[in-house]
Amino acid sequence: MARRTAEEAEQTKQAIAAAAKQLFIQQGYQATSMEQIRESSGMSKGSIYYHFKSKEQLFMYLLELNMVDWIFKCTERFKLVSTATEKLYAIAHHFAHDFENPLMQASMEFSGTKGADPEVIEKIVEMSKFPLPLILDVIKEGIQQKEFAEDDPEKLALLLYSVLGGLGIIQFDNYSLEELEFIHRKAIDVFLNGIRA
Amino acid sequence: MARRTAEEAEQTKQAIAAAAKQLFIQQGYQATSMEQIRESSGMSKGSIYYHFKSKEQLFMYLLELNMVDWIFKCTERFKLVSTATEKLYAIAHHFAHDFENPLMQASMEFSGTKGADPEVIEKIVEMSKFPLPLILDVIKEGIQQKEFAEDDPEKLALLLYSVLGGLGIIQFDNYSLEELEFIHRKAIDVFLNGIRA
DNA sequence: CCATTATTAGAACGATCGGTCAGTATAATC
DNA sequence: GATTATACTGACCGATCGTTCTAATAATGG
Repeated sequence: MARRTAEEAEQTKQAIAAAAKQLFIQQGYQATSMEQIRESSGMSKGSIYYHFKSKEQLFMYLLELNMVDWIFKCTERFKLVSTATEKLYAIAHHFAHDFENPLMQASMEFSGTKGADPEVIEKIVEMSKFPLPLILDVIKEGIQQKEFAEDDPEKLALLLYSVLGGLGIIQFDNYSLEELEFIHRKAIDVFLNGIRA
Repeated sequence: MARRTAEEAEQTKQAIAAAAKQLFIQQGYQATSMEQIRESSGMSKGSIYYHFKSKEQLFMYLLELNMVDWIFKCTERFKLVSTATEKLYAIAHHFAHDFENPLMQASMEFSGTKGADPEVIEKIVEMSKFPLPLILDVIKEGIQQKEFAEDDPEKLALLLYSVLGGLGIIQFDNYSLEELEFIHRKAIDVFLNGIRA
């Protein structure tokens, strides 16, 4: 079997991408082999390399997809609320719920890969910070609206990003989703309390 | 050349450990090869495997050493201050300054390693949380001394641990040590402000 | 001073890695 | 219906992985 329709080919590509994504999230970048992706996706080695020119590029593809999806969902949520405070809770909720986000972990690990294209590394490092501008905007808005006390928005944004990122990275094997979400809300509670006007 | 004195042998072991530590921190666990450790330490493959029975065990050895050192330094600092608030600043300072701590990153990545001994994985996951009890104690003390508002100490400890861990993990390529320390202090400021009695 | 043992060196191992390639089959094009 | 471009297969590649093994040598105990 070969030469599917363009539509079917796209399905193949997405099957590979989906399998790869799951494995990268579960095991990290380096621990995931192309052989595993082949097995999990049910496609052949050749097919993978037909759609993606390298493991690096496959990973990049996933990161980009993940990023635009994340930002889209977040801005959608923003439309439902009005205050900066509510927006921060929305972001936290997003961090807690988004299973897809753990790609962040994999992308931090990626930097260490030997022989990796420096250009790709820099691009990935840059991309892993994508939620920062969003957070920054909300904090600026909060300060302007007098919801939050006057302070350096850049530093506060970095702080909140670290909290949420840290919460996502720390191993929570024995926590339920509810507890997890609770902790994320708690994080915002404390943070808000700390910067309130 | 072979058969050094016991003292010289220990030096060899420590040279290997030191080289490995640096590489694990810089590149992560999987990206660091035994060949690199051999080259960097200047010792031979045989020598490495004489002192450490596997890459896993070498990594474990470093983690344990790092942990006791961290705790020791921290409790030493605690003796110089009195309030829980001051202790939190001390912990933050420790997180910011301790270059050695980035082993945490490597230990989180380790979990994904294929074929890794599950027993070792669990042990490492457990070990990576070592600062938690310390933080928990301080927070309990702070609540008891009425420095902090009444709250669930477990959750607050997890929160602070995530903040500091997150700050340590996020890529700060373009930040100086001073800025880094500043941000860590700022984190405690906001956190303290958020939980103050 | 001899036998033993601790410590090193480095060649070699099988396994697995990411990646390539010649070949095939079919949809699309004309 | 012949031709061409596309989608895919699976065997295969050299490199590198963690690890093992044998041999050499120097310190140690008798």
